[in-house]
Amino acid sequence: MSNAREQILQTTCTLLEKQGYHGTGLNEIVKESHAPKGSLYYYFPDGKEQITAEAVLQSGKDTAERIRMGLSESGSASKAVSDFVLKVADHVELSGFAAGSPLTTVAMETATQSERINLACREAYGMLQSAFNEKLLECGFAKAKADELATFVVASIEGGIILSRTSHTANPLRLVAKQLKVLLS
Amino acid sequence: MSNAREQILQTTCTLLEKQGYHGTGLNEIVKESHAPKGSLYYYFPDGKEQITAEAVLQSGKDTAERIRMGLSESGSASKAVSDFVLKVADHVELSGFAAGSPLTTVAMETATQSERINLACREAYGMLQSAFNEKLLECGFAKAKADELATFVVASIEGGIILSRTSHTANPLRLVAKQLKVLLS
DNA sequence: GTCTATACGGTGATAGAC
DNA sequence: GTCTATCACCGTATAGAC
Repeated sequence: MSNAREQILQTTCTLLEKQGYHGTGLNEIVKESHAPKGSLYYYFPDGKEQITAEAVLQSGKDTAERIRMGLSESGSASKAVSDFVLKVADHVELSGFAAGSPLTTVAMETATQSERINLACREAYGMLQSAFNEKLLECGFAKAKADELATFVVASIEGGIILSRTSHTANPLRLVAKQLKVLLS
Repeated sequence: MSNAREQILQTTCTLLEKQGYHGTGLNEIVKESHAPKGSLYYYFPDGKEQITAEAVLQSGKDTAERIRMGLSESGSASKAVSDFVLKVADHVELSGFAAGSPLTTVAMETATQSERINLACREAYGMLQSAFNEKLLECGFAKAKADELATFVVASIEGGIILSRTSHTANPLRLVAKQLKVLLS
């Protein structure tokens, strides 16, 4: 895969993360990614919708990978999940509360506006849930229980990100870490 | 307060709920609210930022009120919160997953972009947390514990809304209701 | 208070040269 | 593959009549 194409996707992820779909312009993406402007519609003939959908999928894949990495560091599901959420808290804090999940905003903005992007978001969230799910299964949770808990874990992390970004404090996310630790133990 | 002004705010709430800040235009607000276009900048001299900030506050106030209403129907905090979340699930489902919280999207979009709107979102979330907090205190939770739980309740509801809107199923929210019921009992 | 008209920048997108 | 020029459109915001 070409370098310019990859650069565009990565930059789009970053911009979506802090500005959302409607807040991010193609010109901005080109400028920020230092990619040749002419190549935008060459690599992404379907325009903004395609770029966003692919960026969302990319981001889902990357995040799921990071979750798996993080979770493998601890044996118990309880500590593993909690530690991961604390890492997210650090990330959000270090970015000056500009970052969070690239999915959250985009998912909300496009849920009923673009089917293509919506499907990408759905798939991306599925990847995150699967990553948590696997860990829970490994740790002995029954299948149905693991499914439910994985969904709840993702939900409360997303909510924690929202509250932390809004309040400009990592406290809500750290609190989510604490509650999930209790819940999973 | 004038009728046009109120109409504009209410319409803005609805549009923000499904489209977010950058996805909602002033022309759209005027058209949808059937308010005289000329009065937009008469009532809101600071433009879009002011309209949004006021709509967010309005929405926070209304939602907090609805939370209090809902919570007062049941005695135990556990059942009260759970029932409220189930109502939210119905609301999201009935709207065809177009609606959710007017705050979520706006809060994420503007966290580091508009101080005025960010402060409004912060205050609005504070109102929601307070509503839950009061109920928890009434039900005998210690102050520190009630604070933590209220934050976690709001976070997981917000996350549930995101997942439900994205997946076009009310399941995530219903699952949040179930988990919170256990957590608070 | 409300209306119409308009300024002006930025948006996504396309065409055609190279 | 990439560049430049250009398109039509929509965004917010303002001016001035009534």
